[in-house]
Amino acid sequence: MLTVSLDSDEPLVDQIVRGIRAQIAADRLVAGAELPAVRQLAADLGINLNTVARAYRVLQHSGLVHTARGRGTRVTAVRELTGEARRSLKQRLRDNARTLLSNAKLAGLSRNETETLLVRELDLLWPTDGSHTTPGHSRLPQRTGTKKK
Amino acid sequence: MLTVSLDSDEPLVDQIVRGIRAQIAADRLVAGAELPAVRQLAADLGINLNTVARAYRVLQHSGLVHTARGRGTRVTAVRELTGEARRSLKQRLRDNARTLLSNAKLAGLSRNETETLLVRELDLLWPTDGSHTTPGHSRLPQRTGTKKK
DNA sequence: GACTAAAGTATCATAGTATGCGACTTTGGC
DNA sequence: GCCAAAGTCGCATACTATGATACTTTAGTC
Repeated sequence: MLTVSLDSDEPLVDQIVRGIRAQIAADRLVAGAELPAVRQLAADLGINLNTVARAYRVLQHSGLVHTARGRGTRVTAVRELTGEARRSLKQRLRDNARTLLSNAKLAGLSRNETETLLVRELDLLWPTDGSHTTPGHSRLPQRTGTKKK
Repeated sequence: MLTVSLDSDEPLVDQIVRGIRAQIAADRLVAGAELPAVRQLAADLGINLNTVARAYRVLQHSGLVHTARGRGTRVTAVRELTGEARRSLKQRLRDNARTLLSNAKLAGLSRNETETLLVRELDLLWPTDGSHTTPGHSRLPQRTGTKKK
C-alpha cells in the first residue's frame, strides 16, 4: 500500500508523511483508524523504526494523528484551518501550483493535457458520483472515476 | 524580481532554480536572454556566489540555459521532451499534483476553491487573450489574463 | 601582444540533516 | 508482578548545503 524509495532524493520521512497524508485526504484512512506500529511499518518498508517514528511525529505536529507511547498511533479527526494559518497555506499552495505548472509547460505539455491530468486527480480526492461534496457550481466538467483506459 | 528566503526549508539552490524555471515558463525570460552574473545575483540575494553558480549549473543540466566561463549565462531555446523522458515526467507531475491537492483538501479547501486557485495559475502560464496557444477545446472556463489587481 | 575587468570554476572547510543502532520507558493484558 | 508490544531517546555516521578563497577563461583596450 505505502511504498518508499531509497533512490528518491526525497527523504524517507517525507515520503512516509506524504503517503499517509494522501491516504487521509482520500478518505482511505478515516478518523479513529489505527496506523501500523512503527516496527511493523518499518519492517514492511525495510527501513529503520526511528524513521517511521519521526514521520508519525511530523503527522502528530500537524494534528493529523495522535500517538501515545505503548498504545499506538491513530488518525485524528481532521480540523480545518482558519485565519492566518489558512491564508499562509493558500499562499504555499499557490507557489507549489506555480512550480508544478511551470514544469508541465517546460516539458511541452499543452494546457489541455495539463488540465486533464489535474481533473483526474481532483476526481480522486473529491469524487463526484455521491454528490455529498461541497455544493456549488464546478469550474470544470468532471468525468472519469470509472473510465476505461 | 527573484527572491530567496533563508528561513525556508527549501535549499537556496532549489529556490533559485525554481524561480528561474518559473520565469522561463511564463515567458518572462525568453531564449537568448542573459541571466545576471553569478556575483551580481548573489549580491542582490545576499548569498554566496557559489550558490548561484550551482543553480545555474542545475539549469544547464536540464538544458534550459547555456553558461560559458568568462562570457555569462543565457537562456536556451526550450526543447520539448519526448518518449520515456516525457512519460516519467508526467508521472512525476501526477505525484506532485496528488500531494498538492491532498494538502488543499486537508486544509479544508473545497473543490471549487482549489479549482479557482489552479485556474488562476493556469492563466498566468497559458494566457488566453492572444489565442496563439495550443488550439483545441479548453477544459475549464478561462478568464482573467488582463485583470486589475 | 600585454593589461585588466568580469565572467564562471574548483577546492576545501563547516554546520546541519537524514538515517540507523541500540538501550530505554510506558502501557495493558495475563 | 510479568511480559510483550507500543513509542522514545541519545549517539554515531554519512551525506549535503552553503560559504570563503583562490583560480581560469574571455573579451575588450591600449
